[in-house]
Amino acid sequence: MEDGLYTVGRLARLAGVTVRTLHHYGEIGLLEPSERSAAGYRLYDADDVERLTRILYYRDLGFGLDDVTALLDGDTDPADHLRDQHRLLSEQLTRMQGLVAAIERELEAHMSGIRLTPEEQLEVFGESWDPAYRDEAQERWGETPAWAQSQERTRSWTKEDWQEVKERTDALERRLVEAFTAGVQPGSERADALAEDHRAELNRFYEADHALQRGVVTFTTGDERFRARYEALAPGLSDWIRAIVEANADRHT
Amino acid sequence: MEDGLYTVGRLARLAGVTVRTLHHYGEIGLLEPSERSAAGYRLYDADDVERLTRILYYRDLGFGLDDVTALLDGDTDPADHLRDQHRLLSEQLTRMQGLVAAIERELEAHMSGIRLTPEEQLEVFGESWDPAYRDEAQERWGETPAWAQSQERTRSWTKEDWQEVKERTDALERRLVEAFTAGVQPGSERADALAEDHRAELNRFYEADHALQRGVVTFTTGDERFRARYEALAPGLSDWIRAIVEANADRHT
DNA sequence: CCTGCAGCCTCACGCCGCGTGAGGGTCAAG
DNA sequence: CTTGACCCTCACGCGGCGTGAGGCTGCAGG
Repeated sequence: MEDGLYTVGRLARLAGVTVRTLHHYGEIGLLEPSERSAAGYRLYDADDVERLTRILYYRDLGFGLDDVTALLDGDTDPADHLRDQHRLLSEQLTRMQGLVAAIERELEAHMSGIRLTPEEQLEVFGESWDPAYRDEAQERWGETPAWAQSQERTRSWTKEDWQEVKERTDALERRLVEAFTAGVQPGSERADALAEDHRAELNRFYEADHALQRGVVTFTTGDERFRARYEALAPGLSDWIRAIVEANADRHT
Repeated sequence: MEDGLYTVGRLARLAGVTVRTLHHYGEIGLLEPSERSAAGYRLYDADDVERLTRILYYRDLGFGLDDVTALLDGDTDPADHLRDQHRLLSEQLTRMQGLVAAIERELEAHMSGIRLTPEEQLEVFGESWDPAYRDEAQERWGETPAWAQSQERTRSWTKEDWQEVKERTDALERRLVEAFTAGVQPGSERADALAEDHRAELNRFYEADHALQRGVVTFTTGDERFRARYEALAPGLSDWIRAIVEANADRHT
């Protein structure tokens, strides 16, 4: 074989592409070998090698092969091509940044144990649901065994599971309001039963003994937003809930 | 048609996809209609609609349809999928940022009239080449006819053309140094000839009369970096070049 | 010369996620 | 019945190759 000429395999190795790629470039007229041996072997000369270098350069900039042909053989200003490509890639970049951010948010949701899309969360919990609650709770309780338990248990909950949780919590709230407005006293049989129901709800998330329940209630009734929410249901409800939980806890410790 | 069931077109419009897409999802088993009418029409129920919402959500996060199937029907933790996808997209993002930067550099090179890749520029001009020179020149001369001419002429120059320019410029510099160190006086026949050679080199870029040449030399010899470069060749060379150019210009104006 | 191995040839289907018709049946309203 | 919107299956195409199959070529060694 003549010196200075490359067979397809040799050129492929030199340029870091496959034989198939060179075949393909020949087929579409992008890079045709300057010669063929008597056996039909493709033979590429130095100019071919130079051209392939340019082809790969532009290809690697993201241009389609049609565009590479136009760049090398067309009479339009390459700067036009480059500007178009820049705009196209910039848009893709922006889109991809959005995707990465979306996945990060989704990963966060999974880490926090809720497998619902934001739309689903809104659907289940309504407008009052604020993801910030969970962030705060994690910040406060994140190192506790209870938190870990909660994460483990809610991991596999579906939308329906969460729907059920909400319904039970709503029902409990209604019963609490009812008893409160009926004048039920902390420490009474009925009050204690409600406090136990409240603890049972917590137990869906983690093992809650009376001491832990007391801690949780102290926290929620001391929090401005939780208080505001309970007070909206019935003025004084917040403190009353705390009182019945504490009275019941006293009886069990 | 029964209420609560969707035909393919209706669902496609609702979900913002094409009929073909739904056909395709049926073919690959990703979303099969729960029913078919007597005429063979696809009929999708509410669960199908729900499933399509999830499919599109993950598809839009960049997952391939195989992966979407695994996410919806597999038993692995979706968080694993999300982490894989996050890594993959992050890598693509990094690569794309590199591409955008490369195109911007290439655009810069084109705006400055040099059609060489950065590698080629380094090869031709060596380590002393600083693209900032051209930026400054453009800032100073960019509104002049000479600059426009220069851009027009150099537009189609190849690597070989630039190589030749550099060689001729180097040769001229060597002759200038030689004459200067030999004590050739400004205004002499030999000095004038060299000044004309200098102007001929400028003429490769634009029409340079003696007045313009005087202006250019005034600029270059007044510039710290140009001076330093000439002084490194021979102390006093910078002022001497200015003197021979001015003497020659005086003779021609 | 034969054999074996590396390299080459053309042909051709496949990938991924659809886009785009062709040819023809279905449904409902006028 | 006609008409127009909607539906069906079939199938080729897109971009840039990957991956064989079947067979020829070149060269070194026995």
